[in-house]
Amino acid sequence: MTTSKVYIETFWQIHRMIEEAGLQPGDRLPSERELAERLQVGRSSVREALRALELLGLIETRRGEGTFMKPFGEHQLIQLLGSFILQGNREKRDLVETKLLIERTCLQLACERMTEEKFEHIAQVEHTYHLFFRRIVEATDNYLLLRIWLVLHDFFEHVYTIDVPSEFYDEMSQALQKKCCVEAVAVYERYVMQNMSKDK
Amino acid sequence: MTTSKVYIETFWQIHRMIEEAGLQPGDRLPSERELAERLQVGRSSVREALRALELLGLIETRRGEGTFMKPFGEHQLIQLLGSFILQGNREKRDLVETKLLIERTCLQLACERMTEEKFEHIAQVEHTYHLFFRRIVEATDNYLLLRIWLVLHDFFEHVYTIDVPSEFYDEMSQALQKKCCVEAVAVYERYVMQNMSKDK
DNA sequence: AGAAGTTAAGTGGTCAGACCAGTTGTTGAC
DNA sequence: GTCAACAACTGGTCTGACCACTTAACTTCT
Repeated sequence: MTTSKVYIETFWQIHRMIEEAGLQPGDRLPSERELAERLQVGRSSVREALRALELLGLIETRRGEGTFMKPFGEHQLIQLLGSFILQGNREKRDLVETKLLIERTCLQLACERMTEEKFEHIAQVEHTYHLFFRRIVEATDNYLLLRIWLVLHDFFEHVYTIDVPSEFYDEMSQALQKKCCVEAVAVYERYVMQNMSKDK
Repeated sequence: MTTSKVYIETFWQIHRMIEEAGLQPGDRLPSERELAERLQVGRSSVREALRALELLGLIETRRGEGTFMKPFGEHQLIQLLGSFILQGNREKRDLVETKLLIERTCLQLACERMTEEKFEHIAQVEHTYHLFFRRIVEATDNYLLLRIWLVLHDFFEHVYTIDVPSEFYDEMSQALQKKCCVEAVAVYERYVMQNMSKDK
């Protein structure tokens, strides 16, 4: 009756096992062979289940050492999805546009939530676009947005190089310190968005 | 030197194969045995790679029949991820916020690019949030944004139910027809954003 | 005793071969 | 022409073997 596939079943059993044992990031799972014996299935089925857990970013396997719980939030998902998405020129155009839109949104949000402490954090950082904007996105205090931005930026860097004048960092810092969202967005639009659209 | 794992390598090779052959939803992939021989790897490695593709929602396997391309957008992954990732409230909060921000951004963009034809497309559609907003996001003519939105929305639906009054659709349609971005955003903020933030 | 090198056991990674359980298309009897 | 039986595929699973790598225990030498 239950034509449920073994590796699916195994997937859930391992998942339950993790929960019940209360495994924390860094903890080690039983070896593949032990899991196979304990769950009364073949090792290949265990492996297919583990692949799924790995893809979900729940576990990490280290050859010769074992299988370990991974820290929360490092989802393979978005990375993988991303690599499927980007293929043709059409996609590159979309990538640029999406990145600009999301950065502007993050900037606005970050500006609203900017605290003195966070501002210091940004002001001190080396003036590279990646580091600078990362701090900004982090200031949104939204981890999911950060993940999405990281992926977009990562892909972006493989296609284009970003080059903004040092005035950008200065003026942006000023706007952020004043917590003036409108000005921050204006600076962004002037130095980044216009820059990108003319570079194509 | 390249200790790259075979099943990872195989994963990408199959992915490339799919692209180059231009396989469409419904099309059949070579059998596992044939893939193994053609790529010169063991069948188990092929299977682990296929598991990953399956989890990503790209393919579907039918016992006795074969492996087939799956229609776009049916991510197995999402449902699984939902049960894992969206456990903490922090993650849910981020999800809601991100979805709202991206929808607002899409709405603005779509409004700018709205054509009469596209508007008809939207106006005709059944008044469910998913279908209605999907058309809006499609009107941005940015496939990457659409992908991101689909993922977010899928997640979201597993956690919350969206319920907006029918006035929302009417007023939004009006704003879109007038191509008035400001009004469209205002309608969105009134009916959706405020709604979500009070629901917690 | 302490340090350095060696060995053995354990782990994930991979492969080959076997068998099961379904599907499909062919064949052949009626 | 129909329909049942069969053969040839497909994915699903298990087993056992080997490789590459890590760790820890065990020598051995100084």
